[in-house]
Amino acid sequence: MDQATALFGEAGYRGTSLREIAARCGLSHPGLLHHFPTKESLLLAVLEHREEVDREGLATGAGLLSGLVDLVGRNAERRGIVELFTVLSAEATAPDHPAHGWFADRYRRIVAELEAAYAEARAGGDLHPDVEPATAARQLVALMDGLQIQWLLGDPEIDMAAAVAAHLRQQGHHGRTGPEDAASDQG
Amino acid sequence: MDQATALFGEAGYRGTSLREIAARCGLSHPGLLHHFPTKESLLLAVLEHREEVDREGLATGAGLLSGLVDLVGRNAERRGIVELFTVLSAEATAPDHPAHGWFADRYRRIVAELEAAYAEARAGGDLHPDVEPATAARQLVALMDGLQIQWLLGDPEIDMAAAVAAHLRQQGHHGRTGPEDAASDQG
DNA sequence: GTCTATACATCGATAGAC
DNA sequence: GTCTATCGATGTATAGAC
Repeated sequence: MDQATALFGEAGYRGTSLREIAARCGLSHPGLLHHFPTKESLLLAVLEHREEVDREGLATGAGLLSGLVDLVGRNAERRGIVELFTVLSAEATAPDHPAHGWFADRYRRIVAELEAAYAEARAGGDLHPDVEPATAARQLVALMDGLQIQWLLGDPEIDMAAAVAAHLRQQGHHGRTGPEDAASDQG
Repeated sequence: MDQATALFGEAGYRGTSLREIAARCGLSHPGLLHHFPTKESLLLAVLEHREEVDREGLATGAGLLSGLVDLVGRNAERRGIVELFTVLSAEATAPDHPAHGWFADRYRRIVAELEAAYAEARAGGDLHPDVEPATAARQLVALMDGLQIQWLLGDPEIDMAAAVAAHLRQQGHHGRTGPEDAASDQG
């Protein structure tokens, strides 16, 4: 699955062959198909596994916003993972793609979680009052996705985490739980 | 080239065959290869053509920022074009992709133009002073790209233009040339 | 300028031996 | 559980007739 992750990220699902994945694992492609009956099942297994790993240790609620900055920072040292999700989410845009439903569900869930996080932050006074949680959630997801394209495409030195942090700061989010206990959190 | 545009957008470069493009044009695939000697040449011709069409009529300087909101709004009615650039820019992330250099150059140029536009807006007082033009340029490009993924993937009803406009507003950009003549522009 | 025919590689998946 | 061998489909590209 590690090899499949790397290859799906480099060449996409359609551009990767079972033979090449199998070769990197030191077996033949029927050998690979013994463990994953179809290419599609391998793809979904890879996606599920990566999603599970990425989500563990990620904060919920208002802390999710700051937690994402850390996640973006970690991703900047794992090009393969960024490639996987960037290339496949675009490829899965086609309605008949094997992972279309999976990505559609994933985005719905992430946007909903972020909307809740923004709403919680705003209620705690840690957000400009005129920032709409629903809009901000979509904007934040979009910003992260788009930065990954630029990062992968030409300029690995751009600081994705800093750009996301700057965006949150501009929305009036400072990572505190609220103005009333800012002193203790900053200390 | 219209058919190639649609198919490259739906299935990507690797997922599209010359036979299918040719079939939609009512000719055989050698007939198509008579006009474009290789598949790669067809891809680059499609990209150049679309880029040329998209850029005509687009403002320069500080007006570019507001002009992009209109462009995003127009794109919301041309799914094929959005698919083309979203799918191919992610696919071209791979360093050995035929369009990798083309997209890398395109992003460099767009980010540079936007940085100049932001700098001009800030100099005219139409931007929060603490918005860095270089960072803001990358953020704006990323936001537009990311919104397209969400729009394509599951929710064609999200208003990309409104989200971009909200982002610019939050940066303190109001589409005027400067505070001194706001009254005349708003009238 | 467009066709038929074809060369040659590679794809996902299956059959069956071990 | 892994292999060799193979199927049928499809890929880009070329040759040569018209």
